[in-house]
Amino acid sequence: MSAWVRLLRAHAATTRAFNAELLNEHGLTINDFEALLRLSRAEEGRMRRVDLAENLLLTASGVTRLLDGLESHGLVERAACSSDRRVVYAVITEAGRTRLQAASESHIASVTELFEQRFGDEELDRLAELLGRLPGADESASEDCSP
Amino acid sequence: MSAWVRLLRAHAATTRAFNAELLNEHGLTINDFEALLRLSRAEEGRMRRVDLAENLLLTASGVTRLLDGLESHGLVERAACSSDRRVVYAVITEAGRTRLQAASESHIASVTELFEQRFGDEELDRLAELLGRLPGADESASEDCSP
DNA sequence: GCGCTATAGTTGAGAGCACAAGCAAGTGTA
DNA sequence: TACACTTGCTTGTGCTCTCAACTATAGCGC
Repeated sequence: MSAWVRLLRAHAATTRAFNAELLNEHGLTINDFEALLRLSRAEEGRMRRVDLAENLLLTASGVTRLLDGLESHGLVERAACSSDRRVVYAVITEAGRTRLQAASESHIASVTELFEQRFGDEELDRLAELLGRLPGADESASEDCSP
Repeated sequence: MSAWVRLLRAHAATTRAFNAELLNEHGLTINDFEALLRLSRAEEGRMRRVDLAENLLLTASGVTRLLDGLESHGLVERAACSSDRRVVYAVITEAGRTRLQAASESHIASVTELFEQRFGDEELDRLAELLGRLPGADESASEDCSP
């Protein structure tokens, strides 16, 4: 119980700090950043919106609005899927990769600093293992449009 | 880095689940619940809004809106501070305590279940200790209106 | 007393999110 | 072919939160 309260508080406070940093310095929310990050790592820099939603723990509508914003700034664009006309890919653009690169440098530095300041390697592993048991913590791969 | 991603994902997913449960079964958001909980534990069931904000990791305006809602449902009421007329206490009402009691039973049961299913006593202590090192994780006491 | 700054709280505007409803396209069954 | 069901996505609505601007009170130095 107490652990959960700690997690909640720590997460809220830390996320807010990261979010503010990303927003002020690069004009990205933490979900914008995560979306660009996942797209950049996906095959051909593109993902189905459903998969992106699942990755970001957002609903489908949340992703629609998120991508609306990224699209209007030219960081992401749409692409059709040849085998399933319901699917609209989100594809990261060159501008998106550039912005991500810039944001990554400061963001990853902050995250790493936060953790490395407070935990040793072994503790970090332990923490990751423990938190990994919580529901929703598992990593999931992105799918192609034709399963 | 991976630990943080896990934490973020796990926290988001779990909080959402708890939130939905509280909202559907008792008409309270997780912050409503936490606010009532803190008020119920505070001396005379009352706190300054500033202190409540700090406890809940909200801004002052967030607390104003949160309490507006609780107040309109009669779960909380206002009280003046005799020694500082700027201060408006939030005081938990009898109805508030009753609602909190009902919500606590199911919420605490869910939280406890979540953790006890996944972690042993020792692991829980370890987790609490590790998470306690993160900024924002420290518990803070509530203040009276005349410091 | 007077000004100055700090603190408690509220309000308006706007962002980000979920939920529910809806449309379009795919799949299964007959 | 006709029908029902599922899936991917978008849109309307409402909630919660922040930030910035504001009022009112308190406390300090003079």
